[in-house]
Amino acid sequence: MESQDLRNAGLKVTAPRLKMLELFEKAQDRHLTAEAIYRHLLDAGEEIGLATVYRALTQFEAAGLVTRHHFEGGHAVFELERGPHHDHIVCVHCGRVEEFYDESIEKRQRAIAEKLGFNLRDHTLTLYGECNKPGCKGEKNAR
Amino acid sequence: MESQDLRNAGLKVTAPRLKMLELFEKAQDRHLTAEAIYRHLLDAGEEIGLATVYRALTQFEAAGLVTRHHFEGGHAVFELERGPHHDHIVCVHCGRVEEFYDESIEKRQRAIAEKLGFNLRDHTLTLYGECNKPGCKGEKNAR
DNA sequence: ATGTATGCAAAACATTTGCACCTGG
DNA sequence: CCAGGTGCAAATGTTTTGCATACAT
Repeated sequence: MESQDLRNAGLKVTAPRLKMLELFEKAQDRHLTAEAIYRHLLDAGEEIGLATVYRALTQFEAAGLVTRHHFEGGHAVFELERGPHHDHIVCVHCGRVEEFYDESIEKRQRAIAEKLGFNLRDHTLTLYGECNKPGCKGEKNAR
Repeated sequence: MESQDLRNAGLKVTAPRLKMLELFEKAQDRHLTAEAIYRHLLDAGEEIGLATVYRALTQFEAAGLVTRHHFEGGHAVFELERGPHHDHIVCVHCGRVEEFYDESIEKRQRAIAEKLGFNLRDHTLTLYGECNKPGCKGEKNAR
């Protein structure tokens, strides 16, 4: 139950927060912008403010419920923190996001950080490429 | 000579552009924000506008002279495109940036993209950690 | 009740753009 | 000379904040 996630994070269980978590659960695309969340909820007839979305996302992130990504494009993208760590590959044409995990890369990262005298805390690895999905080829999201 | 870089890029050789390139060359920190470049040049007595800095950076990037990074923090960071590709490790306390290159990681990335049906175009890998430099330990750049 | 959350509007940033004036080739 | 470049100010887009009201516990 999402209410429990919120309580565990020391946050009050409110309608906007629950709606946001539900949206993350059922959305086809696991990677959402604040604006997208706001619109989806408005369209679904919910009464919510954009500021609330941002505030909740920041709190969710602090609580580890959600991860904030800075892909290209000037806006942050949020993703529900379900399951184990993974990195991303983003289609430069249609914006589609796939996830992957590669233990050998993770291992090398740890070795590199150690060699350079850093105590590794986190990392971001994002690949950018052209996906081969039908209907993609640079139609949507034309930069 | 930097003038030649500009001419090769089809850009006119102007004072602001030369000053910016010079700054990149001599700056101790190879990774600069637009704002930082603007301030440095102003402090050095140059007459320059922030808009010009942004315009030039965008052109430099298009010409491959410079790379734009999106580290954490809401602002872009620019780096002179000298030498071969590399990735970054950033100190979460003092913001210090180190560069590294790891062929086995590069190799794995290519394999992953191929497996997922993407034509790899680019990637970003940034590690975040605590560096062991004297005088760091979270004094400056406290978030 | 009471400390948190919320919505709205205004503010704060980073970045871009319109425009009249300059300038390199 | 004149297309391209520049500075300034205003516009943009995203995210944050102030404040009075509403709600969870």
